Amino acid sequence: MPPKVKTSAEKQAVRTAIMDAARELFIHQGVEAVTMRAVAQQVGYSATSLYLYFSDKDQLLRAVVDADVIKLAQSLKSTLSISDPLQRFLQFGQHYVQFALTNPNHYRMMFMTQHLPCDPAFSSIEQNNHEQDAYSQLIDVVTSAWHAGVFKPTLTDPVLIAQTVWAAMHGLCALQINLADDAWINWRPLEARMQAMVSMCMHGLMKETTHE
Amino acid sequence: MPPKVKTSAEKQAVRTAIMDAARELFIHQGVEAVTMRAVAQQVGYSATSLYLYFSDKDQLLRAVVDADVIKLAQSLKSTLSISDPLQRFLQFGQHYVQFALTNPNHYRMMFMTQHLPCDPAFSSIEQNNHEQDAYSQLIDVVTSAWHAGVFKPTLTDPVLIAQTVWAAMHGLCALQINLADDAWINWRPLEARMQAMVSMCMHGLMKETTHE
DNA sequence: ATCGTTAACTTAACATTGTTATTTTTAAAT
DNA sequence: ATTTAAAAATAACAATGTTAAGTTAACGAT
Repeated sequence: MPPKVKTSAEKQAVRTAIMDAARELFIHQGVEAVTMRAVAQQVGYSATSLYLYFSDKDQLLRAVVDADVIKLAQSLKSTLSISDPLQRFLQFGQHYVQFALTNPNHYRMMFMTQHLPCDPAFSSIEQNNHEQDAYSQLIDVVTSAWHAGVFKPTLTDPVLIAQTVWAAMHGLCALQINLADDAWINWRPLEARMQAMVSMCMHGLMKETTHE
Repeated sequence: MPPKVKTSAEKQAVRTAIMDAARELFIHQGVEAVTMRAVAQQVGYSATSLYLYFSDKDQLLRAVVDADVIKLAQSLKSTLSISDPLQRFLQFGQHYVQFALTNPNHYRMMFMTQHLPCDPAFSSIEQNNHEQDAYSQLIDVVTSAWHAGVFKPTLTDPVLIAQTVWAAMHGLCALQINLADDAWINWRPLEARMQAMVSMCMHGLMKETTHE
């Protein structure tokens, strides 16, 4: 029974309701295991109605991921107010890893599964908006630390530094998320690996005087 | 028309034929996009016949991945004969990254997709066999470099060092494979990122005297 | 008030997938 | 020659993403 004519606000509400249901299921069961029918049931619609709001499952996933990237940015935002550039950088990294490891399925969705590349022209995320764009936060955090002179003088490109640190931290998180339960590997405790990675990055990137 | 009674060698041949066909398709189309029917057609069987050789698609994938891990180990083996422990370590790492980036779909299958954890008890790979087990190669390469005294004296656990370096290199490869085409990120050239990562690892882990 | 019109939704239906049940073929054993 | 069972194919099922075809009811125009 369709109680007709929805304001665009109401339509938006349905959209986000669908996204919330989808995210909930994605997170607990993994993207592939979740069916459109299951999402629909969760949100109280028939399966085909989802297609009135999202053109297909990929687009639904893309929308959820975009929203989560914004959430990540929101979560990281708290560290941006730290005044000391070095401390800000360190806390930013720690928050990132913490987010990844406490929300492994979020993280997997965002950075570890192939999906349509994120096109800034059509994304719901505003690029370079610090409220939404975690990557631009990273670039800024590293750049300001760089201006503060914490990095080795041979390192002249803050963006390259940022991408390197990101890769290192991503590797830590990704292996943990995907292979932590693999009996093949005699994993050292996660805490030890995190500490070792941070230590390697600091010694590898910063001036001697900066650490310890 | 079944030309009956196969020796176990013949059965093994069919098994590997199926695996080869599956790998070929997995690599070019991604694991999810490949159907059992497509694999079967490629190998000249009916779809259901695959189930005489593999209990399901997951097991087929697992078998392909195991075989590829062995191939990775074979590929890395060439570096093990380098006599200088430091050079061996560096070449080993470079080969690993090169393998990952020239075989992105192999790599994705092996380390970037969730699948049944690899149980050493039932794996076709012989753990600690240097011909087959790339992880044990890594541990040995790092351990011998450690014994040669190339690492900072504060680093006392070669396994932890190995897992940290692996994570760093994995992060580099994984981001490249999954997000290289993402217009959101203004990626620095791959070469620059590789060089920056290696440099960070070296400065972060090795004695000052060791590099340059 | 009534009558289309159409937005919002549902039910049917389809093609494709992984997988199982059933049946066919045929080489060997008796 | 007849039986047996391995090796394969065909038929068939349930589940999935998705499209096509209805169905319902709120609104605008008369």
